[in-house]
Amino acid sequence: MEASDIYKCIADPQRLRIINLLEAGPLCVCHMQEILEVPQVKMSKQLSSMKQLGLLEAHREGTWMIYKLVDPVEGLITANLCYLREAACAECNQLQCDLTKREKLILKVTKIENDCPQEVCQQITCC
Amino acid sequence: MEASDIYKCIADPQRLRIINLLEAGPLCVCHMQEILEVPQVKMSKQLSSMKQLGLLEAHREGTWMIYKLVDPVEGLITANLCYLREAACAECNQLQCDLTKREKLILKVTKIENDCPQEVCQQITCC
DNA sequence: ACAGTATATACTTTATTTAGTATATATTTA
DNA sequence: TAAATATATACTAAATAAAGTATATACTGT
Repeated sequence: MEASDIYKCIADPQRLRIINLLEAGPLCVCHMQEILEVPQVKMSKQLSSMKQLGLLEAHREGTWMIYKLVDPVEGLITANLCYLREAACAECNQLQCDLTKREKLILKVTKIENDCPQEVCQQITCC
Repeated sequence: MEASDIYKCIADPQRLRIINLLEAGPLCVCHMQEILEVPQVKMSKQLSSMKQLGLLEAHREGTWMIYKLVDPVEGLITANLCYLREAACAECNQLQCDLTKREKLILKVTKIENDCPQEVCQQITCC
């Protein structure tokens, strides 16, 4: 994968937010949708383009599709997330904010049976 | 300046190469053209878009326009150049290669009187 | 088999970016 | 003031990417 492909990908704030979320752990499409407040089509298309690029992989669990960053995560991605999470700009703040929303959402859905894929809720202490 | 603007900028390999060159010191348009082997219009348009964005600044010396990175250089730019110069991909190799071409070109033009702006040739030991 | 939920795809429209050609401007030198 | 050099801009054409709507697929539970 060339650097320019990665930059082109994260040049879209929405895609950057997705990557930021997934760096914290796998998520299914509908949860990402809820956190980012974005229409289903858009989310699905962005995920599929990033999968195509080789940045993400997905597997099915029931009706959910669970996406995660391909392991090992591209160094360039890691380096930039790391930088942005410390930096101060509107977009950077949003990344932090998204991570918080992610925590809260996972806590919420793990309390409701059958509302969260195993792999997602196993990430946090409650299950 | 938002992160996405910077990523959009360096997502173009050509623009990334320009930034990589300028990080080593100011250069005039025709020298960059020679190093990157790119048509004049394209070079000029890319430079002007990056100036517009606030990444570059320029001043005139005779018929030459000398471009440089705005000081202080955006942290995100520095961090990425730093990463890419160590990394191994086709684009990354080219960055190294460009820096070498730059050295050689400057050495050459400083030997020919009136073929190099003061500010450019003063960067290297020979003048 | 049927209804419901989650996700993906096809197709169309719209917007954005890039490339190319021609021409203009600024400066220097003769 | 004319010619030469370096650079920029206007305008057009072509390519790419994004957004939206409708529809399809995959799976679960009844």
